Amino acid sequence: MTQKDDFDLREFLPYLLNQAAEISSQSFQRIYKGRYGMLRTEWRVLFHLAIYERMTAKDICEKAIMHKTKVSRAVHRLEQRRYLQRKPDEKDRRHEWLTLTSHGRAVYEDLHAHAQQHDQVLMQKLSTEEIRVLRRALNALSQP
Amino acid sequence: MTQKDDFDLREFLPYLLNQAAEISSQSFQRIYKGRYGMLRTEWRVLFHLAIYERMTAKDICEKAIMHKTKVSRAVHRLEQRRYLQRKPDEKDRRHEWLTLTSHGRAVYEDLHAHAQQHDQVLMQKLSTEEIRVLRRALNALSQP
DNA sequence: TGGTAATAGTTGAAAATGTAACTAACAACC
DNA sequence: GGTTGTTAGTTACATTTTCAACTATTACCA
Repeated sequence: MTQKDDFDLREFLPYLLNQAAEISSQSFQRIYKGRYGMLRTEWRVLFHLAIYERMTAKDICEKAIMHKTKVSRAVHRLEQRRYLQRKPDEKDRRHEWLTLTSHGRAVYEDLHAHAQQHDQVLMQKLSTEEIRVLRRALNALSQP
Repeated sequence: MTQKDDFDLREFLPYLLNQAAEISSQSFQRIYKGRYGMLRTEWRVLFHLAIYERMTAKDICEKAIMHKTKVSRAVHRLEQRRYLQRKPDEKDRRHEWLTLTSHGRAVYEDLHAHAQQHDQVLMQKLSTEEIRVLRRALNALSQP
């Protein structure tokens, strides 16, 4: 099993990004899955609602770049667990405003603390300068 | 929908990595899915075999950080399409050595060219220095 | 040598995701 | 005012992935 081709997978960005995303997600997954039995789609929705406070499913789709069916199902499950509430818009009843319940917010607070901690660990592998550039680069690549 | 919390998702590495990985993968997906009806797991296995030439499924699991059932199924489908061959190890018949057929290699060559091109497009969003740091950082984060 | 443990890989059922078709509400235009 | 088009969100079905149990083979060790 020795490398032959001149093409190095470790140079191919989609591959590299996936690899890094996969590994860094796995350790965080243990936290939200272990503590609350949540899925990746669910903590993403939860975090968005915590940060933006009041969004429609559509807003979340756009911000989080998630398909509307994913969001719909995540919202449904978060609602079942009483992490969030829906309120139809008075003026346009196609829209539903989503907000976290105090219970949902408490869950967020807890996961948020773990997320920060998790990020610290990841960042220990990098220098301050690298982190700065990495964030900038990832944000640039995230613009479709 | 205004940001409230001091915590910014765009600073949280697992989130950022996922976002960037997702978006950069989607455009590449159109290529391998459109041209060969392949899945992400499949091109990953194909590329590994092209580059390392001769691996067991186990090797691929480790290099690509994929679960063995994913690899098993990807190998199965690649075999069905005659992209690869299996040969049981003479000494230890639990192992199977996997190699690409010439057909599989041709598919790789084609996808490889597109991958390079795709990478070029992605990299246009970044400076040379950013690319260098990004690769280094991603490789560092990929070490579990 | 025989019995237990470990390893490579597969399979089946359950869970999650993607795709497309659907409902409900509104908009726009004649 | 009624028809047509759009938009937000859900649902049904097909495809993938995950998880756990399984087979087959080798390793270990009394």
